[in-house]
Amino acid sequence: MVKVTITQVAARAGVSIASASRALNGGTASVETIAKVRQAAADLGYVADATAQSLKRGRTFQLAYAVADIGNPVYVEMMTSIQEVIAASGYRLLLSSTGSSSSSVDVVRDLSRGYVDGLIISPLRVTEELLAALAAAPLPVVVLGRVPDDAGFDTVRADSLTAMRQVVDHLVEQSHRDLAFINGPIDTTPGAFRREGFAGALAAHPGVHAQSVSAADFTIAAGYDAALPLLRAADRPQAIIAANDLIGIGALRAAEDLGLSVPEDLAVTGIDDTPLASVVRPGLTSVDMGAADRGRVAAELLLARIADPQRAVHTVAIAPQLVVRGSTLRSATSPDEGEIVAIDEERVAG
Amino acid sequence: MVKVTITQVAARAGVSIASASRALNGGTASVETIAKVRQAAADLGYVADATAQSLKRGRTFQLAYAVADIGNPVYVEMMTSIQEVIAASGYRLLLSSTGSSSSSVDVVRDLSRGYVDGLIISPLRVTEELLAALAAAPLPVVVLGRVPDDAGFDTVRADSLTAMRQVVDHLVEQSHRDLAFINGPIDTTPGAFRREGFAGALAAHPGVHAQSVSAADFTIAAGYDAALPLLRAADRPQAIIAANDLIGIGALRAAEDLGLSVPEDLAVTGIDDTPLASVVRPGLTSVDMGAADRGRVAAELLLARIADPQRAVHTVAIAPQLVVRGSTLRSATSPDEGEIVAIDEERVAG
DNA sequence: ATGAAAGCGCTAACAA
DNA sequence: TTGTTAGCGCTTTCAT
Repeated sequence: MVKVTITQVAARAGVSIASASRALNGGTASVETIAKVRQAAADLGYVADATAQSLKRGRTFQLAYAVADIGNPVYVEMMTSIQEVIAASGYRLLLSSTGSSSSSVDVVRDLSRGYVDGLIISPLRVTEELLAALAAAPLPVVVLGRVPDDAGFDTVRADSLTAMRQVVDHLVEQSHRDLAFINGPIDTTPGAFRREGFAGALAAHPGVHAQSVSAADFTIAAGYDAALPLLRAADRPQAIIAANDLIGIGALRAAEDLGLSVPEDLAVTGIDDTPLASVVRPGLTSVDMGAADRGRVAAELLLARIADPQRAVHTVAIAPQLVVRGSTLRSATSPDEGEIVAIDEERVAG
Repeated sequence: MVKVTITQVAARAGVSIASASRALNGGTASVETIAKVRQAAADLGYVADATAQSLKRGRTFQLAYAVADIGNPVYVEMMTSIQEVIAASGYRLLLSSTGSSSSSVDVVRDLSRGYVDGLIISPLRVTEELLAALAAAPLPVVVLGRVPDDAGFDTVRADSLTAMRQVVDHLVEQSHRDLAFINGPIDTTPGAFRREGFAGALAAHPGVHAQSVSAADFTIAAGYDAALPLLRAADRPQAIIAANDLIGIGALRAAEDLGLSVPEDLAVTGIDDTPLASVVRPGLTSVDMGAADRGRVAAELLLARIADPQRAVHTVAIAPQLVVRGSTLRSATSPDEGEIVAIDEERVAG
């Protein structure tokens, strides 16, 4: 199939290319012209070249989603809902994996080449350098995660502090008084906030003893490696609080290998409520951080900002929802999916 | 940050825009000019506009991956390796989710608008209509999955026939003589070939009794629903062969709810060897269909075809590898990751 | 309502 | 080696 341009359509319809363009795009044109052009376009199988349109209109109708580890189910879930929202508005989704190879700063710089109209980014680490690159980027940016309040970006974030409080409260309610927190790397945004959340939650329960370690990564393998020494120690904790589901599953495996029963000998919790949490046995008590909603809201914020670059900066927090399963409760109950409570703070754009 | 064009760079360097372009792209230019232009570009923070380059060069350096259900871990795995391969060659990845909303035919038609240089598609159903649309598309296409031999596309496929033979042989070896196959929808490509594979595998074992049912979908829930009546029946099978891991996990859950022990009362197998298979307990015996390799090879084929549109059509089959786990074996062993055997058939392009 | 022509930002002939 | 110019395919003034 050979490339057919608007010039050929115009020629076949016997009109100028300007008229052809107007006829196809709903400009001023007589019904007669419209009919002729439509017919010619159909005959030739014409479809307008997206690149030429982009150059002329100054918009690509492409948006990028930048994420470090697309292997993590949480990010897949976000990506899926982002895709749904933007496709409905005629946008295409470009995946910018900021894998180990290139730094996210490079990715942001590359985005300045104008092939996308906006960016949604889930940074694992929010560095000054990244913030500077984002601020310098000549396109709308929505950050999925925590940034300083004065950064000036539309932001959607989970609420790690509340999430940690929910799991700690739940475990204390189950009479656990000796907790261990397996965090991910603390130089990451989730790591930092989950650590802060754990400390805060603990403060509300003076009688509770707790220790904290960091897994090398937010993965099953790293969770396993971190859990093993904890569970072998003489002062084995009664409950393990993992910074995410993958680490939590690693802890479940470690307990299994040591012959410990969950939840009888040990309670375990995760965070994210990924599909994995409901698939393992016992089911992993976790906190639904609203990944799908976060993705959806991020996409909506980006589209709104593109439509109106001057609008006020929005920060949306998605409320977490504890989901109790067998890993913390002998008679596991699965509460209904809780409704999402969104706190929408508006501030005037800097 | 305001948009800076090559014209401004040229002006600042005191040369023509042609010289600026040449200096930046490695054309003929004096060292002096190159230095001046580089400096000017750096001062201004110039980055070449990708859209204008695309229009001029006739290449976008974007490739699309079209897939129906990105929620399935198999497709995520493929996407990840595709992304890795093409990013190394300077290409960007566009995700074309052919969700329930739009038919894959519409997606292919949209791709003709010229915003990508090529397409990798994982069609769930290979219809005449789809093949016609793909053939008509004015861009290189690689199909992940089975297509008629004369379709003329570069193709990477798994080998469902061998995979089914591997699980059936394995179960028969374990002395199971009464099997049940839970397929996915048989009007899908995987469904059709796994059915064929099961029939073929069965033919090699005359004494074995078997029944087949179809789940409504390749999901855990559908697998559960399909397994329940099978396991409740008087002639309950000794082993369930699921068409993929998700269905297999649904079967595990059904067995659990009916108080059946796996593998003592019932053996279960999956296909795809997704991360889920090694996370459930007992571990799900499955077949590694080489998703990552299929994605990688597909990307390589596409890049090769873009580089040389006249090259011979390639069909690559990735050899499956049985991975035995606890769901079929009392003393589960985890064999090493098997090497990939690729059968590369070459035919002259039609 | 229509056509001629400019121009989005860039690269590549072609001349000089 | 460098500058001038055409043109990728399209949309959009500006005349008519």
